[in-house]
Amino acid sequence: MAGVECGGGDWPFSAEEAYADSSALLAEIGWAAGFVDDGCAGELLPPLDPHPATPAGSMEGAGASSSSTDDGATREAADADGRPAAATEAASKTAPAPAPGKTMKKQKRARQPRFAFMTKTEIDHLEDGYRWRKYGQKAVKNSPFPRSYYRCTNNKCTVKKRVERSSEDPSVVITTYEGQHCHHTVTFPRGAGAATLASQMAFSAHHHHLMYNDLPALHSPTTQNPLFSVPAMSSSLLQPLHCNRQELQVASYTTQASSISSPGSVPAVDKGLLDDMVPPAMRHG
DNA sequence: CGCGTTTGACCGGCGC
DNA sequence: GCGCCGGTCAAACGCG
Repeated sequence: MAGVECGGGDWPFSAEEAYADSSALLAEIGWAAGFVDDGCAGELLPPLDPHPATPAGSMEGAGASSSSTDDGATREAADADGRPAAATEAASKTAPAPAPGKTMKKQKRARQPRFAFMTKTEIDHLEDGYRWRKYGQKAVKNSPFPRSYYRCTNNKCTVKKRVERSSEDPSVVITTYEGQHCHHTVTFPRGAGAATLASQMAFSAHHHHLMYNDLPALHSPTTQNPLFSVPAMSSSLLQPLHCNRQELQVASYTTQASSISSPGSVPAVDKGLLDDMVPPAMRHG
């Protein structure tokens, strides 16, 4: 039961309102998300093709989760059943039943809220203040880069994320969070630098969030390619977007591994990126 | 020894 | 009905 609650049970809209598939989700990212340079190159990157018609486009590859989104949610039914995924896995391990995971009973579950970030970074797996355990990696069609699947290591938390590189621009990492953390961030065991990056992301997200909420252009899919010509500001400029359908908040930001500053350069953020992106009303705890 | 990653197999949805 | 494909599982492995 805890899984349901902490997994997004408080999400203010139903699964029906969620994106039917993530190709639409990513398509939305495509038309909505632009890039801002990192202030170093002084180059404004073009937004991705809004139309998934691009055969080998990153949107296609990135959005290829499409039909399986439901599937994924379905497979997580066990989590929603009251056990977090990690617990489920642990349980299945302790119980040497023949093919424990293979006989999982199917159960529909409401889709978790998702947040996608497009990151121009050399780092594949961005630290966001939470600890993640990789549970899978898959080659994605039309993309030379594999997609990695991570799950929050907190056994009460069902949050997952997918990380993949854009096939169009290998320097762009698409990170998709699914679910909401029901706990605070852990300490950063993997280095303060990465943690600082996460802090910067969260900090920037928090600031730009409000700013972009008021941009009508962002809310109109008919708007011609709303490239967010925000002047280069910092190495961690973030562009969260509010899509009309709310289920998705998309942000793209630019950073560089080498630009990670020392701890303390950014106001302390004791919550992770996701927490920062989630409106307080949507938060659970 | 504990924890995280790798990797091949499996499952189920969806399109044709 | 079949094949494709994304998502997940879980054993094996690696690392600190």
